[in-house]
Amino acid sequence: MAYKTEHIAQQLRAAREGQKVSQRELSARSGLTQSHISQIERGTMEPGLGSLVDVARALDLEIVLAPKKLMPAIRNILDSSSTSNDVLTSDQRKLVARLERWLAQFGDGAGTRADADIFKDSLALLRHLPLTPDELDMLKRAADRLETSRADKMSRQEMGAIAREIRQLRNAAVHRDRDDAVPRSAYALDEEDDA
Amino acid sequence: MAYKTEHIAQQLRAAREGQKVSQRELSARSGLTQSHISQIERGTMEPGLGSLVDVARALDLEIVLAPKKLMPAIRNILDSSSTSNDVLTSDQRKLVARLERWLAQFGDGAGTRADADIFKDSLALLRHLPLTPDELDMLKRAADRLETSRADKMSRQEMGAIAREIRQLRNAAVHRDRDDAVPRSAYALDEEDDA
DNA sequence: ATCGTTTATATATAATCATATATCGGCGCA
DNA sequence: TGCGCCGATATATGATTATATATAAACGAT
Repeated sequence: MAYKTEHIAQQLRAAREGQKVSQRELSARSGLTQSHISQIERGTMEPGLGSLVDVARALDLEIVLAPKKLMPAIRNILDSSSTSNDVLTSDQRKLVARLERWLAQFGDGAGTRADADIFKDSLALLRHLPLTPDELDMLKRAADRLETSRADKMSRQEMGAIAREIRQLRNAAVHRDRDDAVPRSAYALDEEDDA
Repeated sequence: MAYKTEHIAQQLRAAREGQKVSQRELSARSGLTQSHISQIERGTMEPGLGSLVDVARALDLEIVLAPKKLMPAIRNILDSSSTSNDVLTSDQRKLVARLERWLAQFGDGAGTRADADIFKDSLALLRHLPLTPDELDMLKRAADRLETSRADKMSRQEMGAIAREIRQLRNAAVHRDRDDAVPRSAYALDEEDDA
């Protein structure tokens, strides 16, 4: 549908889920309806600017128009705070990257569009939310299954099964309570400050 | 009508007039109709997000969603180019360039990857934000330390220390209030370096 | 299997957006 | 002054699209 605004929609969903608020809650805070939010996040339609600012404000985000030449500097600032609360193991990061590469390359032809969407959305979230070691292992096996069967054509059924499996991992990661479970990664990015 | 999005519309008009392009020209570049642009700028209606990104791109602007807490830092960057295109002293420019060359050449082997990333990101920002003379001096000493020890292998610890030191300079520059600070290059740090 | 919660899907209404036309302001000229 | 022209911006009127209301489906948990 709309490719131009897709990354914005994804940012919104990431921010909402990162703050652990439901679409209903966000609906209450922003004044939009829940169904509207759903469609925006799924990219089935493009929001109006008014809706966008409402949702953004409800998520403590602001919309800024920046000259392109300043984008590297701005990206630095945005990244600097996002990396600080990134708790993923490098294993998970690599695995997700592997799956995203696979999806970019073979995803279009492999299964139904709905399955591909499920797949992509799930991965987008697994970029940010940690899995347990067991779950990581499941993810790895799924990746292996995909890659070994990529030469011959993969059946739609199998593709769908894997997509749903990965969505289950996504759901597990989303609904886990962050404070207790997180595997606590190898390195600690210490001390980010502000003054 | 729409007060939430009015400042965005004003920004668009300001950008267009600043670049001395007519609504017709912008219409051609963006794909929107001239009448549409007129209404957007006058605020008689709120554009859809798609229209906004089209117009923005045609004006070399980009839409970013930024956490509110990072807005001061981002405002610093945005202001830095609008007030005067370059507020950096040539000393700072040269120094940053020197450090970037060093990093490109020796950075990979010198320390941990995390430290190298910190280093690189910090430098990227210091390309755009001014330092005080004292801070510049600290930066210069850091550069000297790096370059004198580049022949023998530098210890990971020392590399990390320097990376963190430079990040502190970065943070100071990012979070500084622009109005009171930056005494405007009283001294010249004499520099023998060039490229 | 069922409940409670979260997210996705119909349908009616209100909005944007494109096409076409009108207004405003300036400049030359009789 | 008044007329005609021109570039730029603003204003009507139908097609297309977003949005709200109401309903269904998916999921985890008990």
